Amino acid sequence: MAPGAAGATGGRREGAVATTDRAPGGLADDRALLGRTSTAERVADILRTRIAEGFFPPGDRLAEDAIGKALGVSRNTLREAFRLLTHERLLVHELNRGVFVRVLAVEDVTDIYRVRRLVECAVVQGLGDPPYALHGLDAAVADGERAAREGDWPGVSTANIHFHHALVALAGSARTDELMRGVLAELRLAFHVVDDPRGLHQPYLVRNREILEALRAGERARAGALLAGYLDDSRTRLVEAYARRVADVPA
Amino acid sequence: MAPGAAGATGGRREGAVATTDRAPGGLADDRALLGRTSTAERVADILRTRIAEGFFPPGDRLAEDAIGKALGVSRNTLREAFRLLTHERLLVHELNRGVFVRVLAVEDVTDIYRVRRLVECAVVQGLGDPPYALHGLDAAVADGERAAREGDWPGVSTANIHFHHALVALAGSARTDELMRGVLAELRLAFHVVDDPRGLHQPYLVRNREILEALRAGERARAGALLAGYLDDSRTRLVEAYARRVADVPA
DNA sequence: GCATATTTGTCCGTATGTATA
DNA sequence: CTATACATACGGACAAATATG
Repeated sequence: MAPGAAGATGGRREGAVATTDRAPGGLADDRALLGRTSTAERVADILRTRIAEGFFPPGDRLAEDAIGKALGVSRNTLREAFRLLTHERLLVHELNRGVFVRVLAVEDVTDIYRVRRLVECAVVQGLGDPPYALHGLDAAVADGERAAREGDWPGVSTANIHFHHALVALAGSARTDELMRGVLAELRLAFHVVDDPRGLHQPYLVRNREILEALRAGERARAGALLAGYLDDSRTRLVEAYARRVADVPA
Repeated sequence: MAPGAAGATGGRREGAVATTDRAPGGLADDRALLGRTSTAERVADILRTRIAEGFFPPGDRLAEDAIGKALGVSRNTLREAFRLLTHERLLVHELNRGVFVRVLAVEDVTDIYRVRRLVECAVVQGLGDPPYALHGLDAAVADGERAAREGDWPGVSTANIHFHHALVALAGSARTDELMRGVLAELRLAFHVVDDPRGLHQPYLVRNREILEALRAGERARAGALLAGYLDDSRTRLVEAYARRVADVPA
């Protein structure tokens, strides 16, 4: 049995999920804070991170019992976490078979770029008058360049994703933000299948910087054109590499 | 007691959820078909419909016991359905208080229109060369006009939503489709609070037709301009009416 | 303010169908 | 075809929070 599983014939149990345990019904130290996290959300956070970093690669099955015992949570709680991630399209649920880390089809990759092209370009075109709040974009470009100097290619990938998320944030729409957060998280699944972070991301460091500088100069149209070119090139490259690799992945 | 609630000490029970009962463990007639649905998903479908048609208005609390008995499903299953709808932003979950039909804040309404403006206009602008596949738009306009003749204002609302969903479908992106399906479902929540379907929808019947005809003539730019004007007017009108009413709704 | 009833939160045990070795 | 493993779903139990008198 998992730690903490003994002695409770019902009611609450202290979870072994996180070191800073804040079980929703336990001793709530920080109840007043916004965003109280449920056990399921914390479990989802853990799994989301594992998936994003490739610890659970696409195609892997996540067994309820094994993970539930490993994290010390009940099946109900774990299934709740699975549902959160399924809704984020990181897991797929097959009835009576369990949940699996999503394996994107090639059409998923093309659809992701269709959304990016539509939304990211629309955001740039819909910007008002300069100057723009480019803090997030600035930081993402700097992070990416620093990671590249250190040879940290997964870090470059993360920074790249941050750049485009920060770009979308310029629209100031919470729903659009959330959409793109999900879409970019899905994109990571494709990166893990291809598994060539340097080849995938290094070419785009300079292009991100060019887009940033165009925006800083207030040249919306040029930024939009650069972005469109970026996305088309990125899509072409990724789809080609992905189509070669995706056949090897099980499930 | 609900029908079917008696006599089962465990295991499966034939649900009273749907007339065409396809309990996952029951006699599966159409097993081969894609998209086998779990009990929770079917329950969610029912509740989603009830919310969309205003049977459960915004602010209403959905009691576990009452609904669970009424639908003949266990609490666990019902809670699973609640979670699905919570992720669709139709319900909100308050710890130890239960789930409620979402009451949109005014900022939610403005954000919904921000997304619509961004996405719908980008779709029109991103259309290729005419002619376009306008079947869905055609049907929606016809449905709306027919419903208006019959004085069926909720029907006009539904047709209106179908029109804009069909418009987005022209982009051919599954993810964009799903985003807008969710956003338009949220918008319905606002309509139910204002509760003046005629005033809200009647003025836009002709404008939908104008947009359709512009697209049929292949005049993308004009269609885009009409759409932008439509959305700005609709937002202004709805936000004004909504701000007056939202204070009256409990929770 | 306090005691009580109701409701939710969490977990367990179990029966049964489905998929796979 | 059988056996095994697992997911689905139900009912029950009790703690904790909220609502009610």
